Amino acid sequence: MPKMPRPAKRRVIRAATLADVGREAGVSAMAASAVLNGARTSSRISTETRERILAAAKKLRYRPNAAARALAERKMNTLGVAALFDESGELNHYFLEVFNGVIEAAAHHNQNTTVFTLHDWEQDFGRLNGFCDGRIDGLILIGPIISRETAKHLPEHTPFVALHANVPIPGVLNIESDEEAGAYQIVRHMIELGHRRILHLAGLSGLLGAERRLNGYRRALAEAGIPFSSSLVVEAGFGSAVAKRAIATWLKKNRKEPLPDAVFCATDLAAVGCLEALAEAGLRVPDDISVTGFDDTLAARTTVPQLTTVRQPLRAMGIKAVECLLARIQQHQGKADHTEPKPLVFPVELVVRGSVCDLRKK
Amino acid sequence: MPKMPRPAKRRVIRAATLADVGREAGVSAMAASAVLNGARTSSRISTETRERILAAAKKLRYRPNAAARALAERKMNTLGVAALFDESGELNHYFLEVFNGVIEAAAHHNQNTTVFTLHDWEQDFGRLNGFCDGRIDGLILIGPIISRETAKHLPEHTPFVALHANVPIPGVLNIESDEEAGAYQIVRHMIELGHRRILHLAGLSGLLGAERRLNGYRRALAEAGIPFSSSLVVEAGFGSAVAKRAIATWLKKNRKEPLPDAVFCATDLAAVGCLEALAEAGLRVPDDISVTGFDDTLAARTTVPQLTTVRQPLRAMGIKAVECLLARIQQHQGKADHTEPKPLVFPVELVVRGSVCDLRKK
DNA sequence: CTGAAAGCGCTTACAG
DNA sequence: CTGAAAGCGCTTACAG
Repeated sequence: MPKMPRPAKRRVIRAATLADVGREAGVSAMAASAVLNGARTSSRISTETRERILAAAKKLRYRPNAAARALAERKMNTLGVAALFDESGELNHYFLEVFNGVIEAAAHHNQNTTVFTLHDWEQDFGRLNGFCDGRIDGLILIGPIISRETAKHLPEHTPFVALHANVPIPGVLNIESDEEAGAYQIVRHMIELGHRRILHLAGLSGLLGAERRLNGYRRALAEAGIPFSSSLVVEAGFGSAVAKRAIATWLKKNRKEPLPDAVFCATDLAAVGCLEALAEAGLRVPDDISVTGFDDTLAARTTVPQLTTVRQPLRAMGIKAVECLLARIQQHQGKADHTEPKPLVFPVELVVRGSVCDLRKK
Repeated sequence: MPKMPRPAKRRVIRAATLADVGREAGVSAMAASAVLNGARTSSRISTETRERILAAAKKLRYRPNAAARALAERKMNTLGVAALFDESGELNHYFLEVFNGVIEAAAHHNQNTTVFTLHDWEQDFGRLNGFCDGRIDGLILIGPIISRETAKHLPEHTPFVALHANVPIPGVLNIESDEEAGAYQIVRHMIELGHRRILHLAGLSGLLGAERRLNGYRRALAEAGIPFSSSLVVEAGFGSAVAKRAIATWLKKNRKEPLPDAVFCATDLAAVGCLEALAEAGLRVPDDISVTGFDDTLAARTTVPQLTTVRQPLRAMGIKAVECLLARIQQHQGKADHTEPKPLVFPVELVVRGSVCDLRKK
């Protein structure tokens, strides 16, 4: 029985390779590689040959195969970004701003960016290991919240950089911002406008960022001679839903007490939740009570009134994260002398908008 | 002269390979591959050997090398996402919701996701070609706005899927939503609450989404016997800044005219801009004038009052985009019979919140 | 049930 | 100035 002609299955239009280009131009694949990709050795090719190779590549619509190159170079040219994504999209405002910077810087350095989403840092941390299988050259942790114990079990072979980590991670650079100063400034701003009874809608204690905000708040109070009262600190979190609930509860409980002059919220999102709770309680902002945020994300501008807040240079921090990671990757691949990195602290800035009332005028 | 010992430069801790695992377990690399990665042929390995291989892999902390696998399989297992990112972060609300779905579905199918950002569709479209060099298996275009002419020059060799494309792209599946019905519903809702003079803050004409909203608006008006007036349609765009300016200008120009009962905005973001302009004009929402959004992004919940809007299942659409793309990739790699895809239309839903006044009670 | 071989498309020494 | 060879780590036929 004659052999049946194999049906042409898997009829894929094969993309041109370096060998194809070389053949077309009458040179070796290596020569083609030199002019098309390798910047370093390309000078060795004569102008005439280079032209021919370029023409052939164009004619064949040659595109380098990223996987092959990655394999040969032992480098994927892609950076991973790990962040928390929750269903409600709550934390994404923050992420988005940082991510913008990351994307921009990565593209600038010809790196791809791939995103890994976690639903719970502590729980999903194991999964990070799976990402570090050579598909990325390094990983940026955005706002990781992990215990010191878990921090010890970071994947090896893969350089890390963290941004706003809640706790120093051994051997990992942490990119931070001066949240203490930010909190101090915004609280002082309120005090200067005549506010004295200032509620702090705080983040979870134990988190670096939350602690720093609290410290700044206390420093501003102390400086103005206003006694600190722990009953004016409500621990909620960074999201809007918890913040809303916390404020509503506090208002109900302290119905007999005088209303605070203002609420200093730990994030813009928390301020949004606060705004909602206040609105539902029939309170006007800033006429009846002032509210401030923290971060200066998009949320700060889409509320009415817009939030007086503390601007964190999130985008710039994202850019910096990429640059530091790239440096780490290089030192990881070259000589291994890795010095323990010191945290990098970005300055913050007070942004005055309409959510704080000037009590001196009253 | 005796050969000098080569200095140990590039002292990189090499990750374990399949060969290492095989050696450790006393089997071939192929056997290791079969049990560690290949699901199909793994059944051929005896349980005893399998155990040994698994143990060896664990001991050596083996992780498959993604690049090598990609090269061998001619498949990167990564999906590209192209979207517009502007400095202001305006459009990112929309992107974020879709992206959430994409990320989730991609992870579910063991695909990586890499993000390509554009600043201008028409201008940066050429760059898309560069992305399609084998580093991704397929590409999702989120909200592309391109001319029919440009659409013809899509990169070949790479399957595409579009979401909310402004124009049908030949050979590319478009995932859409029933914006006409959404617009119709929300306008009808306002009419039922007693509104008659309804301003439409529209998107740019020529965009499919903008046209559909306008059509729905007109249909609801027509059905209620309210004459359509082109002077009540203000073409702005989908962002908040342009919307704010457009409304402010309109109010100034039409100072002598009676105030509209309501403003039907083409997006939540536009509604935010509208809210700001209205607030600055001393108008209260919804007491003096009602406002509605479209999309039901986070912005709709962070305004005061919260926006009555039309929910688009953006997350679900993102998930669908991944599934369709994966199917396209498979058919691209297998038999090439590619049928011209029909657009996929998702239903939308009216979401009632506090930004529309019930005029019947007045 | 298991292994030796070839190949994916590129780059990097090494020769000429 | 240019080319032949080896190798990156995996998978997929093909033998046994």
